[in-house]
Amino acid sequence: MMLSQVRVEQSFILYANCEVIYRGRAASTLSFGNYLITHKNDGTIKIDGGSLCNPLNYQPPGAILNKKGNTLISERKNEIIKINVTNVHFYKELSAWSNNRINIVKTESNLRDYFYDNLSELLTAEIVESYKEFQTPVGNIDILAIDKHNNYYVIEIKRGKANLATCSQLERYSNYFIDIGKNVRDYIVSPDISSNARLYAQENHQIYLQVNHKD
Amino acid sequence: MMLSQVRVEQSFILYANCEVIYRGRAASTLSFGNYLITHKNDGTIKIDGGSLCNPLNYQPPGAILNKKGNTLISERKNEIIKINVTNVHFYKELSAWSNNRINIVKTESNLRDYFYDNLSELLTAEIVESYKEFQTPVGNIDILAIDKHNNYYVIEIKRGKANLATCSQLERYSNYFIDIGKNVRDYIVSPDISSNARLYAQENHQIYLQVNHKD
DNA sequence: AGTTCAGTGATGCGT
DNA sequence: ACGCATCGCTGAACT
Repeated sequence: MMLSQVRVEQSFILYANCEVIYRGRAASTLSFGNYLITHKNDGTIKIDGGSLCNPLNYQPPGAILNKKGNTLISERKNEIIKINVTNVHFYKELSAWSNNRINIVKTESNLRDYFYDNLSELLTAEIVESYKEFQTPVGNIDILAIDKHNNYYVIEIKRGKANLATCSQLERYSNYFIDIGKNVRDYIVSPDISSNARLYAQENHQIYLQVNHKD
Repeated sequence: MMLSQVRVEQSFILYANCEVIYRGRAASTLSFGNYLITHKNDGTIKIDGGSLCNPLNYQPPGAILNKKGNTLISERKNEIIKINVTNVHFYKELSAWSNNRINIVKTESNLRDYFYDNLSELLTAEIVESYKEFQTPVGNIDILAIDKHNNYYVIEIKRGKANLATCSQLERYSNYFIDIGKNVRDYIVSPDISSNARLYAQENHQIYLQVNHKD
């Protein structure tokens, strides 16, 4: 006997006993239990357990959902999720779901702009040239500044705590200018820095400037 | 008149017209609309819009939820979310929500283990000593191997596409051994690599090995 | 508690 | 489409 597949585009929430099988870039299985399934009409589907913020399984926007008997199948490129439902506790379709964007402030770009607008003061140097998001073959530098003695200030900004990866990133940018014969001064600018990163910065002539977000 | 606060520990889903204000590491506002609110009894709360995978606002486990009139307030450390509800479309408490863990395969550690188990063959070298997650002050190296001529193979594994950050990470580990006088050979091992990273690797004597996950 | 790094990262912005 | 960087990243493992 052949079960027919039915395309599901409707947004809904479903609380059900089910198991979930995922195959794609990775692969996973989730054994039977009561989970919350959320489907949005952009194709997003999420399977949430009773704890933790992240879903246990999901598909991002663009996935196609089909129903085949008691099985929900979400497919996207080479990724597939199968949800075998044994008991529906609860099902509700959602209409008029809003798509408003959220407005976030105090991001890294806010901090970068603040620092850029107060460069000479914060670096205690006479800056004659400066750039935001300066492009190089090894990545974009948050702020590049040049003083009247032609010293290059390579500045990496982090909104949160700077770490070893931050130091390495700065080093990559810095080496690019050293290789073309410039005098370089390296700066890490953030509200905080990890102890290992602080040590690494000291040993590699990177200057750490602690700054807070302006309210 | 004083509204009393009532602690809410129950897991629930709520579909409602509301606005959301967040203050904490960053700050955000979300204007009135219909959103899905999910609360778990570990304190997790999520506000989902009608599209995209990630919630518009959230609190991770450990947050405390209180109800004060028509406002839900979730607090955690220095983070606070206020949800002003004007119209409840739908409310349902969830009981017996499962906490099963998911089992994922084809992770980076799977790839690392596969590579580690076939080191001599894959490096075409006579390896006499090898380590997984070798600890250094500048981070843990995925695989460190030493051949009979005392050459150090510093190997960085990525389950997905390697990028410039991967190269810098490898360079940081590599420099640690160079600084203590070792002969070092740098390897990036992944299923794919970005064009910039490939270029950077070539110019910095990093060897790229393309490997796929074993099924 | 702090630090590191992986992630089916997702998401946005650039080319 | 690819490349790249951010994220209130989250979550896990280890010190």
